[in-house]
Amino acid sequence: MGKPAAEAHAPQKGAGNQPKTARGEATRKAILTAAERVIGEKGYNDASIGHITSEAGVAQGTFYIYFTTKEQVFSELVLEMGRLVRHTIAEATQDIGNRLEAEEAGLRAFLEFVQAHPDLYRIVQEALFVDPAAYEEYYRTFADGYRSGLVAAEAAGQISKGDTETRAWALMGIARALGEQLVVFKSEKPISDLVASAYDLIANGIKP
Amino acid sequence: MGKPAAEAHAPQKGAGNQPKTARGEATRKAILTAAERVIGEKGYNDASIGHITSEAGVAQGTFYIYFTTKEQVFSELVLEMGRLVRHTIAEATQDIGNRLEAEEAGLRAFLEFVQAHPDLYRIVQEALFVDPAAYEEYYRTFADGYRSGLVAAEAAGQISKGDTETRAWALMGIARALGEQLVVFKSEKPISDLVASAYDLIANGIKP
DNA sequence: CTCAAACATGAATACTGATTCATGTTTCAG
DNA sequence: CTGAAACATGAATCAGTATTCATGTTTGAG
Repeated sequence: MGKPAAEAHAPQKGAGNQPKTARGEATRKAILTAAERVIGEKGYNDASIGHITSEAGVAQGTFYIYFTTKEQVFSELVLEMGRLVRHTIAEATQDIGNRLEAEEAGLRAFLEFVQAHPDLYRIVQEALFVDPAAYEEYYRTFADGYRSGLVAAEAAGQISKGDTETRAWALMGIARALGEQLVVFKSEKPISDLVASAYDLIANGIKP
Repeated sequence: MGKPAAEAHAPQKGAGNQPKTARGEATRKAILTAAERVIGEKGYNDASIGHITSEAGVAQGTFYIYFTTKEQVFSELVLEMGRLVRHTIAEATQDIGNRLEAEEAGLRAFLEFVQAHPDLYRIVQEALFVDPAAYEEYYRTFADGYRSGLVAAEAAGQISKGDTETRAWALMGIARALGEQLVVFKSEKPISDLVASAYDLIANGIKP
C-alpha cells in the first residue's frame, strides 16, 4: 500500500519528510520532543501545533516540513514509546534465568520507566482514541512477547501450568494499574513496595 | 439574557436544567442515550453536538435546554457508568460469603457488563483526558470499595494477609485488562474461560 | 378552556486551530 | 565561491462546530 512510484529514495516508515542535513535532524527532534511534552501534558486535542512549535522554538509552518499531520507526530510518539518500553524491560530481565524473578525485575523496570516518562504513559492511553491501530499494536506486541516468555517458563517448570494468553493480559493489567497509581494518581507509595506486594500476589495468589 | 432571580428551586447536582414534564424527561434521556452511543463510538472530540442531537432526533438547540456544555453530558455519562458498574457487581456478589468466590463472581459480572456496554467502557477510558476529576473519582471509589472488601476478608481469614491497597489496584487492573480484551481487542475467548484463568491466577498465583 | 411556563427549533454567531503558501535564509556539494 | 536544494518563517486560509437566540409550539394546572 501507499507510496506511489514517486519517492526515489524511499523515506522512513510512516514518517513525513525526513531531514537531509544536520540542521534538519535537530529541528525534527526538537519538534518531536516538544510534542511529547505538550501532548503528554495537555492531551492530544488541547495541544495545538502552535503550542508544540513554540515549545520547540520554531515557526508554525516548520512543523509541516517534517510531519504531514498532527496525527502523525502522535503516532510516531506511540511507536517510539513502545520500542522504548520493550527495550527497557528486555534489558532489565535479560540475565535472569528464573521467570518469577524476571517478573519482579520486569515490573520494577516498567514502573521506573513510567515514573521517568509520565508523558509517554498518557500518550499511549490516549492512542486508543487518536490512533487505535497504534494502540492495538502497542499492546499486542507487548502481549505477544509476554506470552512467549510465559510459555517458555511453563515448559521449563518455572511456573505452574495455565492459560498463558490470559495470564499475559492479566499480568500486563497489573503492571498498568500500578503504573497508573504512580503517574495518574500520584501515589506516594515507593516502587519497591508496589513491586513487592504485586510480586506476592502474582507468585502466590491470595488464597489463605 | 441570563437567569435573574429565577432559580428558586436549586437544580440537581452538576446537572444542567432538569426537565419538569414527562416530555422533557423523555427528551433528556434520549439525548443522554444518543450521547452514549455517539461518544462511545466516535470519541469525545469527533462526536459533535450535531451528531448527538440528530441521533436523538431533536434539534441542535434542544441539547442546551438540558445540558450546559458538551463536557457536562460526558461527565454525567462517566458518573452514570460508575454507579451502574458498582451496582452490578454489588448485586452479583451480595449473597456470597466467601471472598474468593465473590472475586470470581464479581469479575464475571464485570466482564458481562462490559460486553453489554462497550460504549460506556470507552467513555470511562477517555475521561482521563476529557474529565480527569471524574476519572479519578471513578477509580478511587471503585478501589475504596474493593479494598474494604479485602480488608474484611483478610480479617475473616478468607484470604491471605497482604497489602490490601495494592492488591485492590492490581485486581482492578486484571479486570480492566480482560475487559479490554473483550471490547477493544474483540477477543473470541468466552467470558467463562477468562474468568476461570484469572481466578486461578488470583487465587493461586503462578508459582509452580 | 386558557395562558404562562416548558419545551423545541434551526439559523446565525464566534472562535479555534490545522494546514497552506509566498517569501526569505541557510547549507553544502561541486 | 556559488547556486540549487533544504530549511524556516508567519500571516492567511478554511473548515468545523460549540453555543446562543429570536421565534414558534406544546403542555398542564387551574
